[in-house]
Amino acid sequence: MSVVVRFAPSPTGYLHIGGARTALFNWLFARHFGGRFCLRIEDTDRVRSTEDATRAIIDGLQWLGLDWDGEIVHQFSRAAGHAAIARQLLESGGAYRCYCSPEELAAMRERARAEKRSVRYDGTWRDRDPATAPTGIAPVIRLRAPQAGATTIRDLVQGEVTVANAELDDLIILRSDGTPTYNFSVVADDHDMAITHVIRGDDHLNNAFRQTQIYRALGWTVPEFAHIPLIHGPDGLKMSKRRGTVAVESYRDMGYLPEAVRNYLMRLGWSHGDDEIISTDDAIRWFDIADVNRGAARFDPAKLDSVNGHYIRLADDARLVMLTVGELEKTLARPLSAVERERIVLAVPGLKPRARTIVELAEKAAFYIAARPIDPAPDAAKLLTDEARGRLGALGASLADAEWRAATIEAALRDFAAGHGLKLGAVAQPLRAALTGSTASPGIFEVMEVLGRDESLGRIADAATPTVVKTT
RNA sequence: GUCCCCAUCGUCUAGAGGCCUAGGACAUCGCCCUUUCACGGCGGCAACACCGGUUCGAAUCCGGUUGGGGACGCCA
Repeated sequence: MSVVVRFAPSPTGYLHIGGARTALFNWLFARHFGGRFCLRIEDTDRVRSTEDATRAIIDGLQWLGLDWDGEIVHQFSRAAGHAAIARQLLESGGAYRCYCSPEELAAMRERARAEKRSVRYDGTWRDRDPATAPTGIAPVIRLRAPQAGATTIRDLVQGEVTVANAELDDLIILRSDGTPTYNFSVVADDHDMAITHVIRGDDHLNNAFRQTQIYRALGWTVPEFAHIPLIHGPDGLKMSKRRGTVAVESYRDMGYLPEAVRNYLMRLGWSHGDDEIISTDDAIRWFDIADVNRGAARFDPAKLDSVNGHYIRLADDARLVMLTVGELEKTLARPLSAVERERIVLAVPGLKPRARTIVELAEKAAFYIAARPIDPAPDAAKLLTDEARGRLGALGASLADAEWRAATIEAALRDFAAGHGLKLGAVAQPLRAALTGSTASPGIFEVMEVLGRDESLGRIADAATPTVVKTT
């Protein structure tokens, strides 16, 4: 049997980080078995579904490299077919009309809660003579669910889970306006699309029982289920807009690499021994839904940073240059000049091991293209004492004729320090302050090579002979 | 409240009855490398929620307690 899975988000917002992981697990599962990974947009909620959200979900999946097979299925376009199936069920007696108003149902729920009973429909219209139906009220269609016995699902992650049918009520499958409800549409679509494995968030575990009852009522084969635990925020609660960052696109904007997000996400709830950095090929080879943990995992931004730093060090320089330039141009709100761009090209290799995100990479690259005179940060300014400034002047002069390569600059600097009876650090730190405006940077000889002779000597001269430039 | 699920270092996890003095990673602390900051290397701190069983032997199996989470819509 060939494997067919699907990712079925509702287009009511961005692609959620938890949804992204659900998609990732589905994708890994499909690729592992050489099966199909389908994308279905559950847009039956006409009020909340938007075109933008659909776009955001597609962008998010593409950014993460999760390619789907075949055409995207839009659930709404199939609603009429679903409704017809529901009406057939009504004809055959597997479902019935219920004339309770939303108000009555709300009151029913309230009563149940007050009496500490489980909250569910009481079956008022289940066996009532349709002749007693009130006129002028459009009924909903409810599934005539079994009342005795129990429903068991064999879940690939959670194991065997059983719930008494008495706990399940007769759920609505068709609204009073004739449109199918979520649980019914899902079953009809999964059946139509020949889905073999339903891999989704833990929050749907309860739905699996009701859906199983629908499958049985329709005489359809129940697919395999795998309910993967939710991702919790650092506070231990289900991740949401209010707690932490949940939109996948935000992670892109914050400077994370898609392969890093993918690696981090797959390790949340799934593992392969002690492996931490896992290539996509290995992940596909190793992925086994049975290895997915049952407990929810907390999202740890610090670990994501670490993984991202790892992938930045691994990344191709040209790609990092492109991303860094893009980030810089975004912050500066202007395109970089050819000279600036060239400096970034030269600077990226040295910056790579120092950044954990692209945003950080751009921040650390900023001094390379800063305009003279450099405005040192407070702790860097402290290094520029009168004595240090004087020395910088002498150093600039001694460097004027040096061959401009990191190695020769280093040799010259060491000679200079030795000649003045100083340790290298005593020369290098003020020099760093002068050139970068900071106390931390890549190796200072490398910085000078990247900056070039004119710019370097210029910045040194600026620091040696300070002029008042601050007007604010 | 009802139902369902879960439970190993702060966090992600390894662990399928003896290999566990419980391993790895992130975070954290210290040292080394070093002109600074990173990277890298070395080392430290740090966990089987609790109580009962089963067994020669339990982190691993069973029951209970406690704690946490999720679901209870004519939303998806």
